[in-house]
Parts: sequence; C-alpha cells; structure tokens
Amino acid sequence: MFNEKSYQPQEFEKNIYKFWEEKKYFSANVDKNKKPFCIIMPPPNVTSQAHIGHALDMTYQDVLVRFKRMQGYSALWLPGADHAAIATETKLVAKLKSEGKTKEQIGRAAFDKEAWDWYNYYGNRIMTQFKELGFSADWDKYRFTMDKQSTDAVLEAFIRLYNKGLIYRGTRQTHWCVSCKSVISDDEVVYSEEQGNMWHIKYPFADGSGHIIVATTRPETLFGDTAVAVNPKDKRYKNIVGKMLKLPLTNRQIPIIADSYVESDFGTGMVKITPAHDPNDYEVGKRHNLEFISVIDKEGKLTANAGKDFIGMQIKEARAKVEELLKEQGLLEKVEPYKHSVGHCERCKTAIEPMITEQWFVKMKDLVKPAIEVVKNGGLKIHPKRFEKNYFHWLNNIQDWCISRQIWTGHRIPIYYCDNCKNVIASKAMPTKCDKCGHTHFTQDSDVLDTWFSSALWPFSTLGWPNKTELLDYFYPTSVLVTGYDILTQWATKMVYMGFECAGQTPFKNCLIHGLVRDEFGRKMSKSLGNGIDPLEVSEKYGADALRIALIKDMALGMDSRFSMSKVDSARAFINKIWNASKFVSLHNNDIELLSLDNIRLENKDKWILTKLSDTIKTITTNIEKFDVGLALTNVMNFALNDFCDWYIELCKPSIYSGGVSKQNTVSVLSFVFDNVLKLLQPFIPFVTEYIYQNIKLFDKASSVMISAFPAPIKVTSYKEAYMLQENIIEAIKQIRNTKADLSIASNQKPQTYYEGQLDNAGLNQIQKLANIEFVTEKVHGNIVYTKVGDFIIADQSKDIKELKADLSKEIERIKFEISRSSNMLSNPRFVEKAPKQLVESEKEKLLENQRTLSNLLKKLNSL
RNA sequence: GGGAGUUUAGCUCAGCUGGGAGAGCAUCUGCCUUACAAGCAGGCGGUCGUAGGUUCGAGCCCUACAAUUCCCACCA
Repeated sequence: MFNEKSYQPQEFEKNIYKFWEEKKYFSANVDKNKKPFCIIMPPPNVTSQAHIGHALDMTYQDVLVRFKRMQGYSALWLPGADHAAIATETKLVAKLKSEGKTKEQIGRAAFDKEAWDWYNYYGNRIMTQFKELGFSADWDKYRFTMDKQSTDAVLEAFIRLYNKGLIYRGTRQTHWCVSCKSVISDDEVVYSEEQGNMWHIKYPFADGSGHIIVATTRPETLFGDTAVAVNPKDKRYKNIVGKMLKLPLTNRQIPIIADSYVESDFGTGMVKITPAHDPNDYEVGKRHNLEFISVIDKEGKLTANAGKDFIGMQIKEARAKVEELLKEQGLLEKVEPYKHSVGHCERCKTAIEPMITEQWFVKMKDLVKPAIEVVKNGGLKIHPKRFEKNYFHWLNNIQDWCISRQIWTGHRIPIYYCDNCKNVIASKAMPTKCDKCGHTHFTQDSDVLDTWFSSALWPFSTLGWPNKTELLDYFYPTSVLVTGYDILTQWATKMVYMGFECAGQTPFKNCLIHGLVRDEFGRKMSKSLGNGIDPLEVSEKYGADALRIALIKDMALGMDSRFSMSKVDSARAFINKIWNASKFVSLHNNDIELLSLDNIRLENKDKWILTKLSDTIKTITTNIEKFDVGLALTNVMNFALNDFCDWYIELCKPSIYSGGVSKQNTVSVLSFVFDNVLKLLQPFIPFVTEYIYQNIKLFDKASSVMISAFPAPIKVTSYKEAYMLQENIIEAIKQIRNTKADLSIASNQKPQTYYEGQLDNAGLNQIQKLANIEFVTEKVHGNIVYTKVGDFIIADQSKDIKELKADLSKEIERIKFEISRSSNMLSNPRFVEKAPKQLVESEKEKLLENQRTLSNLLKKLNSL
C-alpha cells in the first residue's frame, strides 16, 4: 500500500536510477523485430560541469527517447562528450600557469597526460550529473571525441577528403589569436563595439606637391602599407590615381590605386591598404598585385619590417610611438574618438590580429550541395521550419573551412613530411618509407584539427564508422538531432555535409531546435553576471522531476525561455498533487480485487473520464510526434490535474463510499485511469512515476513503468451520450457553487436545495457531494439555478419575489442575447454558405436549445 | 547594411488549417470537506503593440509603422 506522507524526492530518486541501470533498461540494441529510434547526444564540452542549458537540451531528448521506448521502438540515446580543443586548452594553460608552469616547459607528452586527466574528470562529472537528472542514455555506449574509435574516424575522414582533393593547405589571410597562439576560424571570432580613435594622417606626394589625408584606426600597421586606394568613380581623385606617395616614417614609396572597395563618402574617401593585416586590404592587394608586408608577428609584436625603432614592440606601445613621431613631423592632421567593432577570440577574448598564415582548409563549395538539397527535398526536416532560412543562408555563403589549429589539445593532423625531400604523405600512422625518395624519417605536421572536425563526424563515428557495424546499419541515419539555435549553423550543418560525404546519407532525419534558457529577467546566463543556475542544486532540493517540468513546460519550439524558482515551485506542487492522488487510489484499491475494463458495468462518470483520457492520449501522442514536447506536457498535466484529480476522483467518492460492486467497479476504473496517468507522465517525470508505479496496486503491472506500453486511445464512440450528460452535471455543479459564492454561503455550508428535473440518483448524489448542498423534497423559497440538467432552487430567505424576478430577467436577457447572436450569424447567407458545415450545424443546435430554454424561463417568470 | 523572431491578464508564457480570448504564478473572498493547507472552491483582471487592408467572420492572413531580441556581414 502506498501511504507515505509527503513527496520527498531525495529519498528515492537515486535508488530508482540504480534500479533502471541494473535492469539495463537504457540499453538499446539491434533488434530486427523492432523499429529503430536513435538520438545521438550532442556532446557537452568537457570544459566545466553541466549547466542549465544542458539540462534543457537533454530533457527534451530524454522525453523523446522514453516515449519512443514505451512505444516499442529500440530506442537508443547514445551519450558522449567533446574535448573542445581550444576551450579546454585555454583552461589547461591557465591551470598550468597557476602551478607556475607552461605547456612548453612540460612538453607535449606530459601535456597530453594533463589533458586526459582533465577529460576524465569533467567527462565523468558531467555524466554523473546527467544521471541525477534521470537521463536514460545508454551509458555502456559512451563515446568521447578523443577516444580511439572517434580518433580513427577523424583520421579516416581526413585522409579520404585529402585524397579526394577536398582538403588542401594554403596561405591565407586568417584570424590570429596572439594569446592562444593559434589561428581561429571565422565562427570563433566575436565582434564587439569598442571605443577607439581615428587617426587622420598626412601622406605626402613623392614629388613634393603637397599631401593627402588617410584615416585609420590602426596607425601602427602603416609600416605594412603598400598602397592608398580611392574609388575609381571618385571625381575628386581622378587625377592623382597612379601618383606615388612617400609613406611616413619610412623610406618607401607607395602608389595611389583605384578600387571599388573604397567608399567615396566615408572619411576622406582614401584608404591606406595593408594587405598583410586586413582581410579587405588582402583582397585589394591580390587584385592589384601589391606586396604583402607583415609587420606584426604571431606574438603580437612588431617585426623587422617596421624598422629598427619598432622591432619587438607591443602593438599598443607602437601605436603611441607612431602617433608621437607623426606629430613631431607634422604629419598628424588630427585624432578623434571613434567607435568601431573589433573582433575578439571567442575563448580568451583577446583582440584578434588579421594575419597571413599557412593553414589546412576544407573545400566547401561542392561538399555542401547535398546538405542543401536534403533539406529542400524533405529528407531532413528542421523544426520549427523557419530555421531553414538560417540553414540555407549559412550554407549558400560558406567559405572554405580552416581546420588547422596551432595548439596541442586535439587530433594531430595525419600529415607527414619526408625529412629528406619534403614529400607530403597522409597516413594514419608514421610512414615507414618515403614513396618518392625512399627516406625513412618523417616529421608529423605539428598542428591539430579544429574541434568541430571530430564533432562533425559525431553521428556516425559514435556508431562505429568507418567500420560497417551493425549499429551503424541499424540506427543510421539517426532519428532526430536536438540542439539550440545557437549552434544550428556552427555544428548541425557540419554534421550534415560530412554525413553525406563520409556515410553517404543525412546523419539525422529531423532537427529539433530549441531556445536558450535565460534568467528570470530575460538575461543570458553567464559567469560574469553570476546569474547561472546549477541544475543539480535545484534537483537536489526540489527533485529532478520538478526541474524537468520547470524547464520544458509551456516552452514553444525554438523560443527562449526564462527560468525561475517560481516555476520549479509550481512544478513541485503538481508532482505533490500526483503523489496525493496515488495515496487516494491506494487507500481504496488496496483490499479490492481489480477488474479489467471489459468486466465492468461503466457508469456515466467512468465513460466520461475514459473519453477524456482517450482524447488526451491522442493529443499527447500527436504533439510529441511533432516534437512539441512542451505542449504535450501541458496536455497531460491538464488532464491529470483538472479532469482526473479535480473531477473524477471527486465523482468517484459517492460510489466508493456506497461500497459493494459499485465500489469495486469504480475503484477498478480509477486504478486503470491512474495507471494511464503514470504512463503518460513517465517520459516527463520518470522518477516519481516509477516510484509510485512500483508501490501501488494496479491491474496487470509491468516490472517498470518505463518499459510498459505507452497508452493507446480507447474505443469510446458509444460513450458519447453518457459523456455529455456528465459534462452537463459538472457544469451544473459549477453553476451551483458559483451561486453559493454569490449568496455568500460558505463552501462548507450545505444550503437546502429543491430540485426540478430528470436526473437519476447517481447524478444527484454527485451534485449533492460536490456542490455541497442538501436536497429537500419540499419546495423552498430561494435562488433558482437554471442548468441543462434541471433547475436547482437554493434556499435563501433573504431574497424576495422581486429580487428573484430580477435574477430571472437577467438570465432571460442573457439567453436572448445568445439567441440574437446565433440568429444573426445564421441569417447571414454568406456565413451559412461559406462556413464549415459542422460550425453551422452546432450554431443551429445552440439556437434551438436556447429557444427552448427561453420559453421555459418565460413560463417560470409568469408563474412567480 | 542584410535577415529572422518577439509584442496576448500585474508577472512568465500557451493559443492547431481564420469560427465566441487561455494556463501557471501573483492578488482578493470563503473554507483545516476522511488523497492533498505544498490544499479545496469561487472571484478580480485583456480595444491580443499601433494604423490600415482582405474576409460573412482576424490574436491568427496582407501592408505600413513602433518597441524589443537575436543571427549574418564587419565600417578604413
């Protein structure tokens, strides 16, 4: 018997989870008798512990997996973690620094060991946290982007793409982070508005015929200028194009060139061109065959090209010195404050330096074609659909992907250079002999791969690719990818084109996009604001189930949500309600032999709740299948709270208290419906539903609610009449309660009530109990409640005939208004013609019924 | 500069192919009714951002405007 005082999740959640794990309920395998359903967990970065955003993302997935598992699919949720190369390296370097060490001091091998300790520590920690939140991933299949299987896939993919000519090495203008000492990709640069200065500098003509003025935010790059450009259509400067300028602070001369990149109306309409340190200037430089002079090195210091006085100087220092010298020489026109956007490294926030470096790239143009096509032809559906626009925009404008990084954390690029002839060999392991010169010594490329390279392979590397495994064959393409809109373009797109390239198919058939979790004021959660919420803290205090509800309830697809403790509170209140309902069910069914539905003579209330239940099952199923998990949860909560707890349990009480067969029947239906409630709630709040399920008596119970069959709709077509009658009784109860409140009769007072109508005793008993009134056989003086199941006169001596007549007239007016509304609609020929037939019919019915009611009321008014 | 959202009750948000405006929280009133005071019952509260348009009918479709959030591009 289930009779524990109150809901204390701390007391059972851990044990329930242990039970599930011991029973291996999460493990999903190739089963030809079942249909596959598969979600690959987006691997959290091992940079820190799990945050509330993970909790949301994973809860979505857990709901889907638990639902599909109950529906009889072989439902695999494959977990894993990501090494997050640059991000982790930043943390590792900081950790070493705090110990007074640098990575160069300890060397690459020791650094690798440090990295693995870190991976293991945070990887374990995150997964432990996920278990506390109840996530039903198949932990035995846990993968890590740096593990052997994943590394194998990375090497294989790299070599295949290299051999196809899709990976190449090139010298490009790239974003350099002087702090990470690595190139970073376009995606890893974040721009922010910064207050800086605009320096207006005089560039004298070489022939001494005066000067021009150029404006710049980076005067220290002047040493790398190889031209000044104007717009070819700019009439002001037509005559000077081709003239030579004397570059200040140097002995060099540079030409004035014309290029349409320059906007005439910006500044002076003249731009200094520094091809080695500005992406746009780089393009201009290529078009005009300009010299590329590097003046800033990878440490962020000026090079020899900047001249003796500046060599080795930090950028800021150099900037001040340039300003000082220009001023001395009378070449500084003016300096004015200027706000502009500056790129920063996503990880360490250092201002990035555009710089020409040699890197590895993936050729994108052809690679992305199938990824675009698959969304167009519906092979991959993005939910909600509007995110397709972002997806297409991204892929249509994609640039070659820079995949090399000058750091140590990550997969080493599988390229070997012959020490003798510099021959380049792509190979998974150190080659033994050069195929060109026969030399036997090689040096591996020192760079590692962008962390996204391995995550791009995630949906199939986790399933065993490049090997042809059974898992891959059965579960690939996977069913759905669940992720936030913030990494749709950065990550999801990469998996799709690599999926086609490597595994020949889309990696997932659906992509579910959700929003971000914000704080209760709508701000992003961040460390600097200190407004982050630790999901574990919440779950330990209020239960994982309450947290799960608080996260996804009322959450519309693709929309941001605000998290607040008041949501957790109301979620817990709901769970507590279910807890108490189970106590009620258990209290009454414990010593009763439960019957199956086929062996029960159903009462109206039973047919009513079964109809509601069946409708709810249909709605929930549809909504989860549409991936609208938030709405599905609202559906089931409404049913459990309103229909089941508020009404059905109360409607059952008269039958239960009367005992005998009536009690046995009622308790059996009650148990059946509650059984269904637990099953419907299981995907959302697995702990408490399991705990109750284990401890309560039910007809034909499975060993766990999480592996029981998800409820299917019930055949209820023949219940329609009973259902309507019960609906009308409920409506009447509400009206009577309402009237009692109007009359200031306390809810615990039972006013004498006289009834005129055709209801049977069962119905009247329900009304007497739920509206808390006392039926009398002699007509009383009082307020009349007009309902669809008859009139109820509630004794009230304070009302005289006049007031009663006024009440009645008010009711008559209301009905008249309804009648005029309906007849107006129905007398509009265009409404009758164009509106759906059902709607017209129901409007006609309403009109007829209201007309009947009106004539009854008028009769009553006359008789008063 | 280009694009996408959002705007509905005091707060947080639902609202399906257009067919009588919803929930939770908050607030107010009455209740310790044998599942539940972490509760029950009832109430208050909305020209659905503004202005036009389409339609028999608009929170929903179209146009413009306003406020706000985000994404992309990166301005010398």
